[in-house]
Parts: sequence; C-alpha cells; structure tokens
Amino acid sequence: MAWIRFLRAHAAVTRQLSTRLENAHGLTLSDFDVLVQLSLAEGNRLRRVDLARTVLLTASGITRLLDGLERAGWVEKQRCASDARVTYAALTKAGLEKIESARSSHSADVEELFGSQYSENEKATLDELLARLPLADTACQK
Amino acid sequence: MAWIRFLRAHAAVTRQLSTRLENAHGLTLSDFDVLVQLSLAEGNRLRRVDLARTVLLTASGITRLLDGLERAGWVEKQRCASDARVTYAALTKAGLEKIESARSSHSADVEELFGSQYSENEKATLDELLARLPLADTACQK
DNA sequence: TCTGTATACTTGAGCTATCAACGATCATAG
DNA sequence: CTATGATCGTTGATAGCTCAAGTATACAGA
Repeated sequence: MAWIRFLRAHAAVTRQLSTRLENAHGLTLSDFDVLVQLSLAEGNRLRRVDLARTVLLTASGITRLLDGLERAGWVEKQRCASDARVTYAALTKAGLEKIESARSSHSADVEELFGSQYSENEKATLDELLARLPLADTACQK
Repeated sequence: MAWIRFLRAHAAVTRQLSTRLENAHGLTLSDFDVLVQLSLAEGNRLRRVDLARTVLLTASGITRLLDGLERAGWVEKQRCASDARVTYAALTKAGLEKIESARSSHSADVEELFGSQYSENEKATLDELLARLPLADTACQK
C-alpha cells in the first residue's frame, strides 16, 4: 500500500537527516527549513504568519521555533510600520552565515538519502504526484 | 524540488488524517498503526521490539505508546515462555473490536486525502519509488 | 563456571509541536 | 465614532517522541 510506504519512508529518511543535521550544525529540520525560507525571501525576512503557512507549522509553533533562533542570534524581530500587529522574522548576518554554512552539507545528505535514488525524470514524476496532495503545493519554491 | 514537496505533503496529509482519527476514534496515527499491525500478526500479538521496528518507533516510544493502549484495555502484556526478556503486546478482544470499528472510517479518510488523487498505476509507481528509500521497506505488508 | 557482550525493555529528562485561550490591532459597516 | 469581526501574535498546559542510562535476561567462549 502506497500510503504506508509513504509514512515509513518519511519516518526513516527524516530521522536520518535530522540527526545528521543536529550533529553537524545543531539545527532541527524545521530550523533549517525556516532559515532557508528566510534566506530566499525578499530582504531576508518574512511575516511570521506567512512563515507558518509555508513551513506548515502552527502560529505558536513558529513563535517557539523563532524563540530559539533569536536566542542563537540568527533571527531578529522587526516591527511593521504599516500594521502594528505583524512582526517580521528577519535573518541576521550571523543567521545568513549559519544557513550558508549548513546548506551544502545538508543538501549533500538530502541527495544521498533521497535524491540519489532517482533519475531526473523520476524526481519530476515524484514531484508531480506529491504535488496533487491537498496543501502539498504550499510554497515549494525551488 | 521533490524533497521539499515530500516534506510538505507529509505534514499536510498527516495533520488532516490525525485530527480526523483523533476526533472520530480518539486514536493517534501511531496508535492506529500499532493496532493494525497487531491485528495482522500471527495470534494478534507481536514482540515489542518487532513492533518498534515495523512502525519505526524507538523501543521507548513503543513502551509509552503501549502504556496508553494498555490503559485503554485494547492491548495486554504477555510473557514469553522461552525468553524472559521479551514481552508480547497482544490485542485484547476490545482492542480487536476497536481497530475493526476504526479501520473503515480511517481507510476512507486515507482514500479521500491520498488514494483518490491517483490511478492504480500511479499508486504502483509511487509505491515503487518510495520503496527505494533506505528503510522504507520495513514491514509494508499489504 | 565465570565473564563479557548482545538483546529486551523501562525510566527520567528534555524537545518540539499542538490546542485553547487571550490580548492587541486592523478594517468595515452602521 | 463606535461596534463587530477578522487577523497577528504569545502563553500555559499537554502530547508524543527521543536519547541516555539503567535493569534484567540470554548466550557464547575461556
């Protein structure tokens, strides 16, 4: 059954990747994900809500995750001039360096554990199939 | 990128499924998974280690998960005659009824959110592709 | 028989994420 | 201008899982 396979595959690959990322850079998969999204964003910053939507976390999940990244000095809060409700999460210089230094090793891990299993065609197929799932298309830049 | 898609797809579908399962039957996805595996096993019981390996949880994860199922009366411990280290997790009558009553509604949810997106061929393709991932082939009966 | 190593399981501490409730701020319609 | 309702964000309580360490049993070799 494809669904079970999907569950197991996610658990297995994710476990491997996250322990490697943790050991090599002290980052969670979610941490990494957030930092990357910020680094891709206009001005290296995003509203917390938008961030939540793209990485599929709850608002409160984002608050707590960013707490950590702020404490580490990789992200800082910025107020929004036009709307006092929103605060941006902005990458600091240190944060930019952090993600840049983590990216290559993590990409290599992803490639090893995931990408290397597939040809370009197969990757495209997989991508297309998974994109059909409800909400799976949230912010898949790159 | 297929990997990001994979992550998002899992987060999205899984979130939906688990809240439905929780509301309808008071079960976690993992709970359900464990109960199903037990129901499929010889004599409706499995050694805890084997259970851990098939659903990809830690030994301690299994202990705690089973704590809950035991408290609910769906699973009971059984000692092993030939090896005093092992204890079986065995489905009780109530547990069997529970999983039987939950199965159809959950299967429908899985079908709606996952299966219905694909033809039989596509499901087979997806299954084959995901099966290549390291460890993704752990106990995918059915 | 003793000794060392591997396996099965549990427990305490900690982490990440959730939900529910709450306080602000904004936008719109009377 | 004010009430209503939506949106943005944080916080307390809690769930589910992990890791590290510990206990107990099994087994194989000196």
